[in-house]
Amino acid sequence: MPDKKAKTVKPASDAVEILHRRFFEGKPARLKNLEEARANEEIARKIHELRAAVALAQTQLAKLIGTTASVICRLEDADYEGHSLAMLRRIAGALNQRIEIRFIPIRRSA
Amino acid sequence: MPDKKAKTVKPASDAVEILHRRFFEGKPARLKNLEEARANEEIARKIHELRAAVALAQTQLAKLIGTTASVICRLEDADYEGHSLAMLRRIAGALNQRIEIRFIPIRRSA
DNA sequence: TTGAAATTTCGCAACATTGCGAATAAACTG
DNA sequence: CAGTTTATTCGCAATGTTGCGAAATTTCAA
Repeated sequence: MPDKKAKTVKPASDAVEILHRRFFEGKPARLKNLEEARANEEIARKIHELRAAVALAQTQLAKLIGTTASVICRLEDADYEGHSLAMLRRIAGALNQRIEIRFIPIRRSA
Repeated sequence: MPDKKAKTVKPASDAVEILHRRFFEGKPARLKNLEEARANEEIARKIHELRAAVALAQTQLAKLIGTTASVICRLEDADYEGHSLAMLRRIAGALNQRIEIRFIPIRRSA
């Protein structure tokens, strides 16, 4: 490894380390898990609401996307952590919707 | 480097769409695949743009999310069909962003 | 209360995504 | 040009997600 101590220049590696530090210091494991838990819960709720909105039973929605009720039930469980893009798309497709995915900047408040 | 321009894509899009529409008219299954292909392409592009925006090499982003450059490369490949929520979240998290997922009604027919 | 439909939980096989190194190609620097 | 960094491709093991039946629980209407 080349040894650089440049004060004047800012190698890309520095930026990486900074980002890395922000990632792990500014976002403790607990916070991150919390956010993930919330996200999962939100997805579960959206699926449930979507299904409820069209008044389908889990069994019916299951048939629409080619699976079983127990799978739908699992998806609507707020504690389920295995949500996938593939499944969301299948549900959206069956209900004549599409999935939109956006990256949204998080403003780190103080 | 294989064709990976991510600048302007407007010009040819019209003609391409017309051709595809004629070819796939009345064939939902294929249309659906087309939509999926587009969605995948869009995700790949978004990841690439996001990484480019913060001026990170694939290797650097890879380290941020705890993986290798070949994985990032795969994600940025427009033909990759294995995009997952989990990976998108990891990338978003590393870049101080969050993933927003929406179900959006499609108005069919016309 | 009773029965039927709907939902929930569990376990495991099948399938899909990720990890990761190594080799190749391309882009960049001097 | 050679040397360095970056990007791409491939294969396979490891991990994660889905499929699905069966049984337990809840909901609901009669």
